Amino acid sequence: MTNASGASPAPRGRRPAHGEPVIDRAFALLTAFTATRRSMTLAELSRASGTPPSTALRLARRLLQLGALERGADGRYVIGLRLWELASLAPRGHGLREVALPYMEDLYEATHQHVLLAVRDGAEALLVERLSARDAVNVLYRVGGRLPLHSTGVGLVLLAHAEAQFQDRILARPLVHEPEGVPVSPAALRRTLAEVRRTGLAVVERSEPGPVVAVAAPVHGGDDSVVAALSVVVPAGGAEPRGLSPAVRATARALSRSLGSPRSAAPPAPARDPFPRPRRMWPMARHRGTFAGIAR
Amino acid sequence: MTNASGASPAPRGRRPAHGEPVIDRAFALLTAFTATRRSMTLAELSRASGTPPSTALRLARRLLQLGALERGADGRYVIGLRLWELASLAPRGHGLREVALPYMEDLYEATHQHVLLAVRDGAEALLVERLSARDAVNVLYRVGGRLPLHSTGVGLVLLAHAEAQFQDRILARPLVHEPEGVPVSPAALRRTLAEVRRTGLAVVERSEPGPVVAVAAPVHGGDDSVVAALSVVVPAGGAEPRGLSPAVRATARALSRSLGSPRSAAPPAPARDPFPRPRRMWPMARHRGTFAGIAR
DNA sequence: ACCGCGCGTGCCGTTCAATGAAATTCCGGC
DNA sequence: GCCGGAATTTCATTGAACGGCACGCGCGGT
Repeated sequence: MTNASGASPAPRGRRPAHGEPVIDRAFALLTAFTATRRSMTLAELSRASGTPPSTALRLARRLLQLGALERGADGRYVIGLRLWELASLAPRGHGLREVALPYMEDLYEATHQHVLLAVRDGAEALLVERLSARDAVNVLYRVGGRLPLHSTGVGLVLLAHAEAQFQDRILARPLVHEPEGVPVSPAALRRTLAEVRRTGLAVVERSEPGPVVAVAAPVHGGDDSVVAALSVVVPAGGAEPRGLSPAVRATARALSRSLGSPRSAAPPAPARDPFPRPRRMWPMARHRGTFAGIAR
Repeated sequence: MTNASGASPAPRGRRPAHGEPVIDRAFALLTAFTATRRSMTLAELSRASGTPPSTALRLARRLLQLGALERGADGRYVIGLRLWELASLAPRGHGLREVALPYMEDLYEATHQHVLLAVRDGAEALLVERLSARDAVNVLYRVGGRLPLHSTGVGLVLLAHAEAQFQDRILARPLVHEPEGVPVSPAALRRTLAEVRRTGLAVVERSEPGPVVAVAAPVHGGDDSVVAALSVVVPAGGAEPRGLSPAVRATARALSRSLGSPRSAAPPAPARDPFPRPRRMWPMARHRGTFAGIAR
């Protein structure tokens, strides 16, 4: 025994592989990156992901090799191009955007302000695409970022058409209008959601960083469920208050048709379906579907 | 011994964990998806990734839990939205696009055909963004897809400004013009690359799916290296042959400036740098940098 | 000059998470 | 009712993953 102090000699590799599976660890490294933290040193990465430096290095190296991470010119780690390439195959992300972009551009021509496209993921909306004029009013949200369901146009549309059970879970929370901080009454929100369903539109005004009005409409997918929300955002008080409604509604419907929605049975344009063909119906058994959990 | 036949009793778990690390396996599952194969059943996933069904299931489940994979309405596996969200933080992917989009739109206004933005990854170019008129001529490439370096406008620009060693490796290969199948002589390509460097532009005509002309220019980054290529694609024989050159060049330069390029020392616009600030120079020791290998 | 700190990295003994063949269940078609 | 393929569970085995420790380096303070 070389160790002088009689206590435990502290053997080399102590606590090996005791907990989380490797993939979770690797993912923890990746998710340590955020919009405000797009590059990190190894030490930052280690701390932010709760991984010991030694392990973080090993994982980071492997991710580097796979192209999931890259190193900037300054040596800091960043999300890799290869991961972006891969992710561009996500049907609900880039896939949806691909189909929607021409329609969004049509809408953009009309308003020359903002056009948004969002899908629901967990208890939030995820901004899939945004077209914005350079001189447009401020928007709070970036593509790839998350929006609250209860205080945005697209969010309300997505929430209004979600399963009742999910809505209840959201309504059970204490909700606050996002930028302003005004509390939302569940009853009022319920009424709003009913109105959104009835009219097929959500109209939201916000004042905080600047007075704007958003008009949003649901986008239906192949099985007629609501898969996304389309919205324009214009400065409040402009000449066109909600004269935009027909345009937004029409564009959302056109996009829905192009996604294979059985609604609006018109026999029109070619409308080749852009998504992989369904083959047989899925049991939906004990596997939690994409939309099932609230957990982010 | 309950086993009647005297031979080896074929114990349960035979060949355990003998080879590839887990992360590589998981990544193999993800990279099994392609543009023409955006959704797969478990069996397909297993076959395409070379992973035994049992293992594929275990990994797929974990990836599902993490949101890297999702299941479509038909139960087939697809790339998940969460992965897309993560990947939207890739500086060379979506990050670059974010900065470039307004400039691309300016260029789009002028031509109303196609505007492309690509970066180099390994021995190919990766299309980061594409703006296209609905009635524009055919383009072969989709956003998130790869283009050959030696027979596209953006590719030539990226190749021309790559390290000499890398160029040599590319030139050593037998090269063929992409859609047409015409072989490229290394000498001619070298001459072309020199011309691209001299003029700061690449002009490429192709006839195959339709006669078009591409005019591409380099985009410089913070350290003045070429980080991307910007290009317009218009039908050949149109009124504007290469009258587009000044516009493309000017737009590329404006974008470069906005990326912090020290070139064109104008003291102009605010030009807040959109990328994380470098802190100290990086040794570049034995770690292969992002651009080092040709391997994809 | 000296010291201390933190970061990136290599080392290595320990051990549990990962593994995949086989068995089982589930479905759809015939 | 029976067959074939897919999805899923089981389980004995073991090497891939783990993380504490130590080293070297660059930087800032004194």
